[in-house]
Amino acid sequence: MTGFNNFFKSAFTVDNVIFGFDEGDLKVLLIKRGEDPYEGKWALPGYFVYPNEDLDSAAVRVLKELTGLTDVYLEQVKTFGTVNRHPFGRVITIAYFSLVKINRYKLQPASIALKAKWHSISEVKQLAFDHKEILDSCFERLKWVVRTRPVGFELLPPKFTLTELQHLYEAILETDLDKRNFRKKILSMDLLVDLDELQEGVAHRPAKLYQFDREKYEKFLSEGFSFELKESKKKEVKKEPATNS
Amino acid sequence: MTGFNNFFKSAFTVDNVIFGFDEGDLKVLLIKRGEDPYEGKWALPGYFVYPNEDLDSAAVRVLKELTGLTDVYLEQVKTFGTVNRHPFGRVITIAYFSLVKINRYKLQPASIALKAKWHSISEVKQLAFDHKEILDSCFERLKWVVRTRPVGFELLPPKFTLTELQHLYEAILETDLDKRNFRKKILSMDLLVDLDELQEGVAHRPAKLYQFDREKYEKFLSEGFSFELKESKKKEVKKEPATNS
DNA sequence: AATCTTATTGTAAAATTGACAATATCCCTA
DNA sequence: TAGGGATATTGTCAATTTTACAATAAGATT
Repeated sequence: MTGFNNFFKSAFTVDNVIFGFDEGDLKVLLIKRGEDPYEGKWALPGYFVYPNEDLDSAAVRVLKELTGLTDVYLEQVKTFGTVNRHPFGRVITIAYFSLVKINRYKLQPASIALKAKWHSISEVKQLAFDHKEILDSCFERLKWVVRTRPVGFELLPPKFTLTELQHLYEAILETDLDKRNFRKKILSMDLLVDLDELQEGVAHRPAKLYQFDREKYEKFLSEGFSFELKESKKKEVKKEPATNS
Repeated sequence: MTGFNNFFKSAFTVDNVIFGFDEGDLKVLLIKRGEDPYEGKWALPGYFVYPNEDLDSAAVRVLKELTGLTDVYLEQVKTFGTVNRHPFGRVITIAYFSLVKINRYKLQPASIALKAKWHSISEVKQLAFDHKEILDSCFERLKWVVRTRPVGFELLPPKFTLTELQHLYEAILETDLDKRNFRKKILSMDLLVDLDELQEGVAHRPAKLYQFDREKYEKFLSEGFSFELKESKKKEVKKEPATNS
C-alpha cells in the first residue's frame, strides 16, 4: 500500500438533522456550538466518527447524546465534502435526518453544545459550516420520504387525531390539503387503528384518536403495497410581509 | 484543535456505478482490478479522492479516466463506511451513479484497471469490497430517478424510437409495460420531438425517430411541472430454472 | 404480389382525484 | 339546561387518469 499514505489524512463527521413537530410547526433541533470552530454559532448536532465506529452508529450516538433517544427513525441522506468546508482540514460529513416525537424526551446538552433548542424550519436562516445547505437537502428528502412511506407517524405521539396528522403533512409538504380528501385517502390505506377514544381537554368537540398500525404496514409491504401520496400543487408562495426597507 | 488529530487518519474514495443500455439490456461498467486489494476481481470503477478535490469532481474524474466521457448525468447516491470494508485502513466510499450512451465512447482502461467490460446487471453476482451492495443501492435509486425525472434519455442515442425507449424503461423497472399506454403517457408529456425521420436498416416497417426536448423540459420544470411515471405491479418474479442440485 | 415483421393507433370501463358545504358533537357559559 | 362556540365528521359528482385490450398500417424481403 505504499503511496497511499497521503490519502489517510482526512476525517469525517456525521451531522444529524433532527426533525420534530410541535404547535403545528415543523422544527429542527439545533445546538449552539460550545467549541471551535464556529463557537457560539447555531449548528446541526454532529461529531467526528470514531475510527472503529460505523457511520450509522455514529449518527445514533450523536442523537442519543443529545436527546437520550435511541429508538428513532434515522436515514442517511447525502455526503458533503467541499474541499474547504472545515477549517481544521479535510473533513467530509455524512448527513442524516431523524424523526423524533418532540415531547418524548428531555434535551441533554452534550459537551459539544452550550445549549440545544428547537427552531421552526422556516426561521432558520443561516448556520455554521455548510449546515444550512445540509438542512435544506434533508428537508427535501423528508418531503419525499413522507409521501412515499408512512413515517409521518414518527413525529406524532402514539395516539393522534386526523387533524393533527393533516397539519403535520401540511407543515412538511408546505401545502394546504383538503380535509375530506385527506381523510378519505389516509383511511383508505387501512393503516390506522381507530382507538375508540376521544381527545381530552379541548374546548370543543373532541376528535377521535388513532394509532398507526405498524404490523399491518409491514404485512402490506411484504405483499408489495406501496404507500403513496400524490404530489399536489404548491401552496401559493407566502409573500414576505414587506419589511422596512 | 488539539485532540482531534486522531480523527485525521482516514481516507475516502468515490465509486461509480456507470449504467449503460445495449441490446435491450441494462448494463454496468466494471473493471478487473489491476492492483491490491482484490487484484483480479471485478469491481466498480473508483479511486481515492485527492486532498484538494471535491467529491463530485472526483466522481467526474474517475468516469473520465475510464471512458473519456465528461458530459454525463451523474448523481451522488449513498456513502458506505462499515469499519472494516477496506483492508488498508478506514476508508469510506461515496457512491455515485452515472448514465452514459454506451456507444458513444471507447473504453480507456485506466491504470487501475486491467480491463473494463460491460456486464448485464442481472448477471453480476459478486464484486470486490462491498461493491455489490453499492450496485444494488444505485440500481434502486435509478429506478426511482427514472420514474421521477426524464433521465432515461441519457442512456439512449440522441435519436431513438418509442419502442427503444419502452424497452429501456422495462429493463430498468423490471416490468412489462403496455405499448399503447406507454406511448400515450410519454407523448402526452410533450417532451419528445418527432423528427420526421425513420429508422434505417431494419428488415421491417421502420419506426419514427424522436429526440428529447431538453429546452422544453427545463421550461416545464421552471413552471412546476413534474415528470412522473406511476409505479406499477411488479413483473412476476422470474422463476430460476431449476438447475442441477 | 404475397409474406414477414414490427409500428402505430382508439375506445370503453374502472379507478382515482379534486372540488365543494352541511350537519354532528362536545365543551362551556349564562 | 339551553344556547353558542368551536372543531369534527361525512358524501357526491365531475373530471381526470389509468388500465385493459387487438386490428390495421407500412416498409423490407422474397
